[in-house]
Amino acid sequence: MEERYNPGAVEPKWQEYWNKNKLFKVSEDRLKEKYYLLEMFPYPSGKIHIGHVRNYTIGDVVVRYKRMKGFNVIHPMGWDAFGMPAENAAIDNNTHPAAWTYENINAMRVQLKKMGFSYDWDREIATCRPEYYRWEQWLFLQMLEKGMAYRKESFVNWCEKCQTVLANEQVEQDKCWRCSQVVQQKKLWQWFFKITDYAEDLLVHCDQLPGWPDKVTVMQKNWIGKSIGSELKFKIEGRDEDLTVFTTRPDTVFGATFMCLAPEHPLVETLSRGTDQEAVVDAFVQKVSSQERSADGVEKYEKEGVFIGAHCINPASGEKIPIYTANFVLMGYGTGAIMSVPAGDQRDFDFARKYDLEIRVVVQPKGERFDSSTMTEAYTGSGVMVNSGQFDELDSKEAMEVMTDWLEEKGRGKKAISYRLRDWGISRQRYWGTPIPVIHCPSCGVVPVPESQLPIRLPEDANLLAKGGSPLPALDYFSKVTCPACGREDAKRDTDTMDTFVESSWYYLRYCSPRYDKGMFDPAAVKYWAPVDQYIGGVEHAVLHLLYSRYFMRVLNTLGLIDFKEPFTRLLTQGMVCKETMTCPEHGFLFPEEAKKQDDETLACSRCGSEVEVGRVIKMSKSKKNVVDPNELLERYGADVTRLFCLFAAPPERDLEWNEDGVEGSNRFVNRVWRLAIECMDKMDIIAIEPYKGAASDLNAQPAKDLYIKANQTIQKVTDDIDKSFHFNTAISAIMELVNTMYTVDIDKADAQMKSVLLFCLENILLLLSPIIPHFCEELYEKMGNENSILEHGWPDYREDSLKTDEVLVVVQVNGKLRAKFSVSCEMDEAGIKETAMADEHVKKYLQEKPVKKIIVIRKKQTLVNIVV
RNA sequence: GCCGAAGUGGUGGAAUUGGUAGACACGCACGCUUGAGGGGCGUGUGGGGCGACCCGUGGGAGUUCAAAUCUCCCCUUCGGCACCA
Repeated sequence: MEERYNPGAVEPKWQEYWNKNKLFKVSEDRLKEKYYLLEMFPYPSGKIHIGHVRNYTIGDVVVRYKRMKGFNVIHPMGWDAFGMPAENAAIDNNTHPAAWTYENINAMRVQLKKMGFSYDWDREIATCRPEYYRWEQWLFLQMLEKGMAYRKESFVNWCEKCQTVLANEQVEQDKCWRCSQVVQQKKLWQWFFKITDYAEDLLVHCDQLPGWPDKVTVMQKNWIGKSIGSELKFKIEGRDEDLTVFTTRPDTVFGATFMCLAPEHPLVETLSRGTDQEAVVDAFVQKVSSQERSADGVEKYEKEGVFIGAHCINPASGEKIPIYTANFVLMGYGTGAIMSVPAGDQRDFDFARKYDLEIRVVVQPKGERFDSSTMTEAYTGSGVMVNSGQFDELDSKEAMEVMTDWLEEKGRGKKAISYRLRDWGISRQRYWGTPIPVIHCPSCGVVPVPESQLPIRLPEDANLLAKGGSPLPALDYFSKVTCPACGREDAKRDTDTMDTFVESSWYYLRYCSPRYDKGMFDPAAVKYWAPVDQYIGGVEHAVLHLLYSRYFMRVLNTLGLIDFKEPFTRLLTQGMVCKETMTCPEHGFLFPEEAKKQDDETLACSRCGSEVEVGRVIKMSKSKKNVVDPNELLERYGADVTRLFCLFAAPPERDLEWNEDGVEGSNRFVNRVWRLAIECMDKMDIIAIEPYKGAASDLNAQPAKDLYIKANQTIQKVTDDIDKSFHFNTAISAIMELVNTMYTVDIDKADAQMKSVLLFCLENILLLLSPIIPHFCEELYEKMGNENSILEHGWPDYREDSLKTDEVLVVVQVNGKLRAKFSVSCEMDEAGIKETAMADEHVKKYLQEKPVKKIIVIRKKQTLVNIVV
């Protein structure tokens, strides 16, 4: 028999076996309980990296465990195949995004198969295939019809050189990530999904996702950003029009001494026109439009503004107050206008001081008196009302409600709720994405593409090299169309494509019936499989992908296509795999092999010799050159050791600083089990011996009893760790302990009972390890004379009556400090334990003559005596 | 600034319903095995002290017979949001 586990021979053998026998293929089966486990599908970048390996290994262990538990398990895999990297790679390598993408998919599929992941490959999908995206186009048309999708003009990040819109993530310090051109804000007509219609529902259900990590639901709540307050109407002087503001502090309305509008607010232009402020306002708006409005713009630009030449009337005090436009007011939040209460808001306070505007104290803490002329900062807390007419002396918290009611009676306000969440802009001026199925007709306007014309295929002969940006508008045969409504021949197809997050918002439903051609999915299949029971992926999608998916399920629910709203019952956010970066002052980021050891402390760049700076430990990223390619590990140790190592290194939710030092230990363990199994087979007639099945109490010798109990405890511990907490690292260490215990048994001297216990241990070790290192376990299981795959064996049970030893360790403390330990029969009562503890030589030494005040005996997980003197 | 998570040996990490701190590994040291070993086996390994013992879970207080675990304050790191009215 082989001395060592040989992954090079064993692993392909079993992968072929699983594949040939279609062991992971599933279909609906009413008689079995379903279990849908999904890992976030990868972008086909070309190679899997160690983060993927970790993610998919975690999922694969759970899936294999659930199968053994008897569930009908669906575990699909596919490709999030649209996106910008494919276009960039196509330009760089003079190829086509489709060719590049499919090549990568093929390469990555091979890698995943080599890892032994148990996917039902018959369900594989790629989002760039027309059979997939036609249903996305179909859904878009439904949403358009129901008013869930709409078009509006809005600002986007625009790179003039690349001729395209950039996502926020693609803007680095105001510059385009590809060409370093300064990014501009450009106003464009874009398609939006009305996700804000579901803001409240998405928010409320955050608290009804017990299977999700709190941090994710908290992030979603913050993202949705609900504020409760009031909408107040300020009459514009000299006009029959109101200026509406949103405020969370209606109690401070008497202190509103001026108004501020966002520079983009339509009233800025309207109200300033014809006044002597017109030129000043125009110049200011112009200037602000070139300022960066988000991210660190806050620090960069001082708060400033200009008077727009108009006034409005404070609905509470009746006073005339000036209207300003200011760079810190956001058009995208609330109404794009605020009432400024300098005494109660720091920004307003700064602004008032700068432009010498009135500061009027309206709320002050009980017993304190503020003087507006000497105040150095705003008071934002609650307190007692002043300078607020009939509301003086009222508690400011009560005043919120009372004053809103008062203003409502006067027709000047109402309670209101504002959300931070904005509608989802999905238009991308990119080529490699799903075409938006609408036509623009000079007579009819926006005309939906008739369903019969779907899919609108992405042209395959587009030349991306011609110029930056999307080639679609220039492709006449694609963009020039006849209007489906009126037949005009000069209509134009919408040449934008959808955000790739649209594809990933519903792909998990497609897996249920991936070849279905009568709709997005077969309703019966979705009814059986959906929702996803366990979803696994990186926390970087906590808001975007996970929120969009929740939104999409609500849309489908509203359209009557599904009967649930939440796509993922349980969510595991696995930690990132991180590594330090290396940078050379000359050459930027370096691969580890480009940095040579200079002396004990420092590294030098292999090209220029400059000292290499070892940077922070951060998430692996291709561009930072700190990614680890699992291929090397795979070739050296095989899939099973790689899997084992990833799981043993840390619990799944924890970030992991990559370090291969421990991999030898995993390899050692695998071979330790191998040798143990071989030794048992050599020295025992394992065909003749039956694994022990009885109770521990029926065993004669103590060592066999102890080992048997240990094995039962291990089964219990591993089951709990996999099932309840996904803590595979502790499950593995429990198995290691059992293996270590087995090594203490001398098989040559073992009696028949001990041999039968040993066989029980060995068999269960293989079963417990089989989700983790499946090839290895299949091989040994076969060697032990089994004809079926280990996959067909059920998950092992432990005996409740064989979890406890008859002796129990007693830990004795004196005044809370550990002083003695001894074992007693677990039959012994409390009095007996006390007595034995008091009689212990070691304990006596500490008691001496001191009077004993109290003795506490605990008999729970441990047996403990604490003697207080 | 706001929200959230986490701080335990030389390292990854155990122990979180308060109850033996450091399981299981890595590394290191010594020994055995072997012709040899990058293999295997064994012993040791938180710090201090010759020792009995003392000290130890980011720091400081507190609750308790008993605190890594609970409470309060502070520090550090990481993540998210960020002029949100």
